[in-house]
Amino acid sequence: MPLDERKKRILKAITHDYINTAEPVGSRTIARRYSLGVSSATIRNEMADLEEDGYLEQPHTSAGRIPSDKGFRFFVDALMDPKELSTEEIRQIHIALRGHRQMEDIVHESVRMLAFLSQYTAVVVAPNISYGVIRCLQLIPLDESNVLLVLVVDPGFAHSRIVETTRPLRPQEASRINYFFERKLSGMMLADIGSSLVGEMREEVTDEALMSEALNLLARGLRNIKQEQVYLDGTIHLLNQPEFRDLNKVKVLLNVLDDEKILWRILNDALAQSGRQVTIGSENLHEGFQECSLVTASYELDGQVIGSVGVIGPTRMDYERVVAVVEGIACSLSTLLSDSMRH
Amino acid sequence: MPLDERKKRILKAITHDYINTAEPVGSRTIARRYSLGVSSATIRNEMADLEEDGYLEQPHTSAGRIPSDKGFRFFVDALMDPKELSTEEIRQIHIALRGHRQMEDIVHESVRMLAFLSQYTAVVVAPNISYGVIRCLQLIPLDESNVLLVLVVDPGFAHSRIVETTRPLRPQEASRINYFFERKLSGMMLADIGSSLVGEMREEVTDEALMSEALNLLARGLRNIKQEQVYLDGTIHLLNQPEFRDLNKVKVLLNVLDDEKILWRILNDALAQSGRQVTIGSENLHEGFQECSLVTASYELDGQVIGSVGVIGPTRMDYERVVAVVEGIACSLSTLLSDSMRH
DNA sequence: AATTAGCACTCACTTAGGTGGAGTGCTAAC
DNA sequence: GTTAGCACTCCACCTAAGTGAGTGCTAATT
Repeated sequence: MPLDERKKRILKAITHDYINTAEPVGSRTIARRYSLGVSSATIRNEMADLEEDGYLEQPHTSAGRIPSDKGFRFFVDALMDPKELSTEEIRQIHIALRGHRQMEDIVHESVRMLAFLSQYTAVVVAPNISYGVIRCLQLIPLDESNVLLVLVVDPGFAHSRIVETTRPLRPQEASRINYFFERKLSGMMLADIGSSLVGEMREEVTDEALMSEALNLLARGLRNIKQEQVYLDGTIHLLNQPEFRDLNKVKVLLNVLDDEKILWRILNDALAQSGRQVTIGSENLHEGFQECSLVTASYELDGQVIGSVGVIGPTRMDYERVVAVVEGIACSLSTLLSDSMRH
Repeated sequence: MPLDERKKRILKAITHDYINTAEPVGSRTIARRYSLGVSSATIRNEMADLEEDGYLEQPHTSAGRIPSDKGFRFFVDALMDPKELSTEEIRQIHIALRGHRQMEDIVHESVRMLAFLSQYTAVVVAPNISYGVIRCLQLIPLDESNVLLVLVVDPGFAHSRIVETTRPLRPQEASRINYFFERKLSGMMLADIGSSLVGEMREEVTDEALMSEALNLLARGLRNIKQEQVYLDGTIHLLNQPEFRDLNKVKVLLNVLDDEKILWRILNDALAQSGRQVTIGSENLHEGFQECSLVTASYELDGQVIGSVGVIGPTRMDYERVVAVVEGIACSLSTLLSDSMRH
């Protein structure tokens, strides 16, 4: 049965109060603090109903109620009014992000900003470099046994790796290869460099041994470039949450946050569909994450999802605020990236 | 008055016991666990003397004794026998570090290894890129308004930054500049590129406007390259220490560890002189660090200190082990870097 | 003179019992 | 359907007594 209007208002009030105080909420508190026009006894009856339906739970008899995961879910889906970011905050975000031209810096700044504005722990997954457009790909001979692989990918990636060679690469050879790379590869994506393209390149070139060596170097250099890096910031904010006064919980969580792979998986799970997404408590299947919530949003380039940003906090987090912040940052990232592509 | 032999043995026993148990040590415990050939009453008398001299302190009457900072200092300087790393561990370190050619990776691996082997929090300061030898410095035009600055510095740095130009840089111009850069700059240090050298370069070249733009780009690109980065790992290990069961202490410490600048300053303070160094508790002047100890060692290239590694733990840390680990990593880094230079 | 056994004393830590208060559920009146 | 009133529940906090590890001192022993 769907909740009637009054039950919704009571559930909303309880949720707000619990988010603010982190304490179980009693009927009298609601009656006093929120003017719902009914007495505490009435609220008490409604609360009993809400508990029966699974929206609330009681830590113990004679304590107040707290929203269950189901309660928070309903709050997020149907009750909350996301707070808009202030224009000042939006300005801050733009200023912070606009100052950088390289992806690492942009993402790093984003995650800092996200943690700062939300006051929770923030995560950002950088775009997968494989789906960016190659703008520059060169081999620069350093000495007899080393060359430098230089790679610029739009948007914003500039990487260079030292790669060992089996035989010296002479300058003329390098420039031949670079010219060839530019003709064949610029404008493509790294992901496109499959075996068919490699075969095609092999055929087209006269000096097959040289090209083979070059492709080998390319492959080895690319292997070392991190694909989808996860950036993390604001871990300390977790310690300020009363639910993490227990050191063991903190330890479990920090262990998860320290493991880039797990983090990446969690973020990706949450990003199966694009757009904003909220995962609440037990909805999260990851060990040690059941007492957390995760708010994520994806950012895009040319209508294509290329990465995601997220905030991790206790289930009791301030969803109205966090949703706004997460969406704000994701949106700023999208516009910033598409702007930087256009120029 | 210097300590007699028996007092030393008692102080050493107490320190060992306290390092292992984190509990105040009583006279009977010492008599039982360490066969010093005297009764607990004698030890009691000696302990009273040691307390009087400031080597021990008592949390409260009727508790056991714990070493004071002065006691730990004496232990570190005169009593302890640093444990050697096992050959297996040395092998592990070498394998872990040898696999990498770029400084970021080497340092990252070092700090991981250090945290893993010590089971405390580890810090490594990467070498200052300014004092490495320039092997390659190039400008690569990307489009009308961007060039890529590519910089390879020995040992192990390969950086590239996108820099905005005020006017397009044509390929021929770029290669003239690169040729010039190579002739003038390779083999030098970034730190050497002072105004005198810049002036010299200005004079030598025909197209002054071009060179001026190039130097401008160079300066702007270099400004964005991180100078001496601090790497951190094993923060979680702190939470396993009983002295950090208090969340507030943890928070204070994490705040310090989160601030790269503070960390860098602490590491550098400790590195005024080269070689291994131990800073114990109150010897450390930094806010919130008075309950910690820091073991550092520097690593070198061509007899020149270029960076440092360190371990942060409670004053009660296992100095005998940690000193060995820190020195082991520092030494491995030194040999690895000088090897990679020689080839 | 140094060492040791013995003993009274101290003080944190644990346990149990007692109290207050916030909150509930139920019932009867409105 | 709503509300006032009341008995009941249970946590959180406090206090008091008991426990035990450890000390300092003294007197006896080597």
